[in-house]
Amino acid sequence: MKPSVGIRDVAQHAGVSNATVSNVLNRPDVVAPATRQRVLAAIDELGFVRNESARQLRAGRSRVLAYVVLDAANPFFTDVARGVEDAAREAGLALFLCNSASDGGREREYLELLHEQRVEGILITPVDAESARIAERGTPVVLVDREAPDGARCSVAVDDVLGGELAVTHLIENGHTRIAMVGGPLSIQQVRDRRAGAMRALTTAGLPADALTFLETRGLQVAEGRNAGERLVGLPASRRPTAAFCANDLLALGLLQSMTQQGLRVPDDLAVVGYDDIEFAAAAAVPLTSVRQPREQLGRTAAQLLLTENEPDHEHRHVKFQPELVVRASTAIKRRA
Amino acid sequence: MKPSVGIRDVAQHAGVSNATVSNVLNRPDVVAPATRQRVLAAIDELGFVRNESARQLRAGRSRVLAYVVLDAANPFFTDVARGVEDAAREAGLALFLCNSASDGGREREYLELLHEQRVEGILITPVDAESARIAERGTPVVLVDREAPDGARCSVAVDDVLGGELAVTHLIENGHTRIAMVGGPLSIQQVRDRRAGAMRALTTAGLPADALTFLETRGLQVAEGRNAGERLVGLPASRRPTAAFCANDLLALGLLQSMTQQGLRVPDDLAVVGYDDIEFAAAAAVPLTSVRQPREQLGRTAAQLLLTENEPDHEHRHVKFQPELVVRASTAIKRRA
DNA sequence: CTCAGGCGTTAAAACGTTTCAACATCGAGG
DNA sequence: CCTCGATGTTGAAACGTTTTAACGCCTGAG
Repeated sequence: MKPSVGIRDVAQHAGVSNATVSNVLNRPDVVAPATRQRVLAAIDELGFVRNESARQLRAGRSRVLAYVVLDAANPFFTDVARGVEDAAREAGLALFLCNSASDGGREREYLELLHEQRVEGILITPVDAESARIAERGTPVVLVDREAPDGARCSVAVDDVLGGELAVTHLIENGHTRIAMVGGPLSIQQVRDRRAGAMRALTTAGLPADALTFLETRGLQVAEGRNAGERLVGLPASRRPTAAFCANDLLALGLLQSMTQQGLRVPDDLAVVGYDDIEFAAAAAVPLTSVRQPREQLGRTAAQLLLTENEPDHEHRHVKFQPELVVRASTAIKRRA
Repeated sequence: MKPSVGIRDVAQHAGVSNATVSNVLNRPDVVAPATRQRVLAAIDELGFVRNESARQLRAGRSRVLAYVVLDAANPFFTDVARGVEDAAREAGLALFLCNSASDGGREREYLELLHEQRVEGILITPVDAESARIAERGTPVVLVDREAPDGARCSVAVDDVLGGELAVTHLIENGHTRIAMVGGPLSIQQVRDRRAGAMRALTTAGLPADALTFLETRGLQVAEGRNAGERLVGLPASRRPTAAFCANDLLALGLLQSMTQQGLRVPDDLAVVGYDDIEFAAAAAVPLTSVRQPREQLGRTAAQLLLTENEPDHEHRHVKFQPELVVRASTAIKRRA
């Protein structure tokens, strides 16, 4: 079952030394064509598979990047991951995806494992600010979609404050003065930033701070959005917001679903803005107005930054992209004030 | 930067031998409490991180499972992955996700890499029948959502023929006699099976085989669905199908979007059935009738099967689940014959 | 006082690669 | 005929861990 054929078995079978086999594997040009053929034949015959652990132990490096993602079920992150993978492949590296599922413990376990595996580098969208402060352990780390709290490492992010501002400004321009923001938990930096942006929009428009009701959720999944929808509908009509800004599209989709189920119309009874502009946003029950982020580019840039980490004169960089509002039916103006 | 502190450095720093350090790491109970404390302190002080490559080289095993997924952007697979991960964690293993993105070359590369890494086991939803026949290389492999062509390895699947039959039977019962099936490429076993099921439904209902028009797509993504929608609308109204069965929900969502854009109504002008019942199906523009598969359970079972692989008296098993039709608005009967 | 046995620790041998310096072999140039 | 350089191949050391068998020490029983 596991005779575990090694490089020396191949060598013996081909009548050469193990060094030669290694050469065939790593510098094919340096070995005579005849010998090379013989060795390749032996490899094939014995079904030899190079042992990466040994190779890596010797070499100290590992041809693999890893991306520890916050929620693999969120299409936003899979799009970012695609960008990462493209860049990694161009550099001849493979990508392992790890799903922390917003669980700090899980995240820590994966980080530990990846450090032990001596992967070339780690990209991470951390669960919370605490985990963003991961100790330097020799493996380069780049933060994705999150700013490094202390500037101690590279990061690639999108201006979430601006994003929140864009969304809420749009709602205000559409005449809304009672707005809900749905999102949470507040331990997530992005949620805080997007809320800050929302507040800034209020201020700029001269609205009081209590024009924004914050509905905190326990997570950023569809189910939480449905949940929030029920809470929203439960409010007395006089105090109920006429628009909702959701911290991401999954929440917005859940909210939408919940509205429909409860017989409320979007955008007439409640206008909705999402965040991320995932592919499903445009295909939703009511096509969703959303704040678009450059997903693939986010990932791609992060990977490129990571690859510069072990250049001798490396300085940590912080790239920040601009979000963009995409208006669709979920905020169309149909109301007659 | 990379002093690469090893177990012997720790040993020296703590005034013990490296064997003792290893014991502290692997069998803490066997070493005297006082020594243990001293060693742990040294580990902390030096920032020692165990080198998994060396460990693995020695041990021959690797505490990691991998799942090579067909399309990480498809929520169906991320749900399956969640099931896999849960089962893996219960067994004390971590999970690495690899995205083949329906690309045979990429898939081969990942498989090669994973073999070289000597992962404990590989789960894979293969790109096509060809790649399902991956040679045995010492690492156990289990097929997910696909049947082993030659029974040479374990597999966990769902009865796709039955699924196709359920979907099309439902459409026929709703009075449709010109039905399109959207999906492809036909190199994908599931697409073939689901079409076979559709044909069976026709036969059972006594309809001619040409009641089903097969619209082949180049892939199973949303964009391909939109594309198919345009082709569908391009047909002369007299020959245009009144219902469409899509090989997965992404296609169905794209189709839906395309219909709406072109001013056709669902289900009135075209009834639509999807496949997989992903979370977004229920939140779609028109909530989608779909064929539900036990996603998490699929993954969980596959992982459990994988873990039995190296039991001495192991026999390959083939688990097959039953799909289930979930009826929603996209196939509601509103037409007056 | 001796000895058996338990306990904690250790030296040394693996694991399968890569790499480096050294070594043959051979043809060409002196 | 000898030397030289080029070309191809090799033996052995190293990478950082785990593990096995042996070791020294101490205690308590005889």
